[in-house]
Amino acid sequence: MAAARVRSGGRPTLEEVAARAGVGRGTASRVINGSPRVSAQTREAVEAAVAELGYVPNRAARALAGNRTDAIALVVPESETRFFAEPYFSDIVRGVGAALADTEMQLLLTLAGNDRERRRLAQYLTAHRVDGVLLVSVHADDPLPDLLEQLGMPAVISGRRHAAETLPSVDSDNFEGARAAVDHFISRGRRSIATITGRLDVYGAQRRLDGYRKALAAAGHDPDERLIAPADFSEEGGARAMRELLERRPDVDAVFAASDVMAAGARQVLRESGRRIPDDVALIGFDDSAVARHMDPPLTSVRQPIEEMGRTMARVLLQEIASRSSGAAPEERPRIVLPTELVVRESS
Amino acid sequence: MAAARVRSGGRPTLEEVAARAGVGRGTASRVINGSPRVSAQTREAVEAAVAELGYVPNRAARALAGNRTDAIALVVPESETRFFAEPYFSDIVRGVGAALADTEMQLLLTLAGNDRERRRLAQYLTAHRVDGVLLVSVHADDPLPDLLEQLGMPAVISGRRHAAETLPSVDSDNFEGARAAVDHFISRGRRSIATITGRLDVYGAQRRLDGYRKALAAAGHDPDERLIAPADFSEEGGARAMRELLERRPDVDAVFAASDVMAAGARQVLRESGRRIPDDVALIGFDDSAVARHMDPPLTSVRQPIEEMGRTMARVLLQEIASRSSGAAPEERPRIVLPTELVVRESS
DNA sequence: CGTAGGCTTGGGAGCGCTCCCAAGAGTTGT
DNA sequence: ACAACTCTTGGGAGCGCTCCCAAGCCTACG
Repeated sequence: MAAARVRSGGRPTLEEVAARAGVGRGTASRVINGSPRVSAQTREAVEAAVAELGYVPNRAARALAGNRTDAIALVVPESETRFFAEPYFSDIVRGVGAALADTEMQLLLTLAGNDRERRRLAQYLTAHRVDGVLLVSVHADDPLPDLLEQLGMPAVISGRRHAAETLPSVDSDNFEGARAAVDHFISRGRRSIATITGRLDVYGAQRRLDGYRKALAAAGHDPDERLIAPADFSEEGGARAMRELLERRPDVDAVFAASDVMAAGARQVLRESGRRIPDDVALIGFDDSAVARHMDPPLTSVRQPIEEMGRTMARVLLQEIASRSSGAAPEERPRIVLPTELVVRESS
Repeated sequence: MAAARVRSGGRPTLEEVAARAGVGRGTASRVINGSPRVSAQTREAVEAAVAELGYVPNRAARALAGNRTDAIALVVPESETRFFAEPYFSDIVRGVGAALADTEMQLLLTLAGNDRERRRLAQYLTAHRVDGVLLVSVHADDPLPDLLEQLGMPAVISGRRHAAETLPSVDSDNFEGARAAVDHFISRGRRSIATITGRLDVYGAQRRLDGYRKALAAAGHDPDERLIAPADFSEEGGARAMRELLERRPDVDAVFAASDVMAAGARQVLRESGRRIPDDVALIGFDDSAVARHMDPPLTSVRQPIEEMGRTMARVLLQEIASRSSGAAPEERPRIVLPTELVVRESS
């Protein structure tokens, strides 16, 4: 009843664990943090005490004393969460969550609307001290990544802003995905293969276009810019692009859309023009989202391993944080590219 | 250069702000926390110092000293994040984020898979001290809500577990939504109106069924249990249920499915049976998800105000936390029901 | 047998903030 | 003119933990 008096209601503290185990506070701390400089016997005693007391370290105290937070932020551009409704958002979260599951790291969710808010966010992130940041859907002119880099805050970006991305990044192989789609068309004897692109200031969209071009060139098709219609990832944009395409090249017999949603728009226009899918025109999308599976006919689409991207991003960020705090050499920035996969359905 | 010496690289502390403003630490704290017991003049001085120094309070220190965290957790059953891929998940997050935007509250995202994990989570949540918890998609036998209640942790639940939900809850009007769907069928002259239900251990699914029954009864239709096919919210389940329905009542001319995904399954079966939608059989879903918009024909569906549910949940939780900490009377547990809306498209 | 060096260990010194007590300043009342 | 209050204000005492220094023990080597 003397030393380790249990305070009514409160959760046990390190001090109480130490007392119970008959060791000093420092030693108890060492055991809990897995330091090797503790004798096996002492370690056992402390672990027993932890178990008996149901001790769980107080995060705030840790953060304050240790000058870290054991938390990372996932920054989502609020303006696009709706766009993310398609599996993207939740799959990324799943992946990140899985990678963090047996870590002490917490995941903070931060929605930031416009650039102004994102700038404010940078201050916020450093002030409230997150250990690292996960960025998704970053546009080429977003100020946040550079801000974070200046602040020396570990960060990982999904996709990348441009070919010379300086931040560690995890991307899917947009180039190969597009190429696979076009190769598929070619192998099935399609001759006039068009593409509807996404916003080309998004690097991934550019890469999909590159893949399209490369595949056609490799097959000896003559490039024809009339077969390339720019759009903006929206359904309406996809429809508009499709109309242009039909006008310019009525003989088009295959369309690779850089997103499923745009493919949905294109499909609508093809229908209205009396063309059958895939008999008259074959169609392939990108993302392999719910839209693809439920389209009529079901849409062939390029699948991205989104959940795995989330998992990988988290892993890379943890490494980045660890190496940064251990003062290790600032090893080369990882730039990971995950494979995409063509999911063939009935539209092609 | 004397008193308020800026420590290289470090962010300013309260102490520094106080020094700069020529006041004591306590006074500076009062200003920052909006206490009224400060003279206008002093307040101004401190505010100026805060602005000049770009001071942002250290969260960890606050949490430690104040015994609170300024963070709430959103608990998502990991097993269902995929189910949430349809707008649900991201819309809830949007809503919650919006409600928290001009608060100091942070949003923590927690994925918990099975019951064991959820139990561990309860300990975790109290230990790491979150100020409150948002629960989504809770099943009738989930142990977490009761655990949280015992622990005295403020919590708000989306939907509810049963009619006598004890936790504050925010739900959409499943009953009226279903009724509106069926009324719509009736007003268009449909005679044999069937329903495909969700898992009936989910309260919302039960309520949709109740609404269906009530609408038919009100219109004087004789109840026929053969028109009710139970399923599980899955596409495959929806298809199976539709097959049963066709077998038992080949004359069915309208189907209300308790989710868009099940409606998609039903549509497939109807097609295969040679029935046209909506000519032979009208179809209505629930959720108004992307699936509904992209189905062929576009699916009439009952829309839930999911983003608003998120916003409301957050607001209710903040109130709950505030009233709890101010020791106010444990006012009645709010039980909010938000209206649903029938979005009519071409399938009905 | 003495001493240097390696392991463990205990516990002081903060981390930055909130709480709260007590002191100073200013008012009012008698 | 003095007591009794009220309003502000300063700053000590922690919150629970990590860091790190110094002390205690042992082993090994010259």
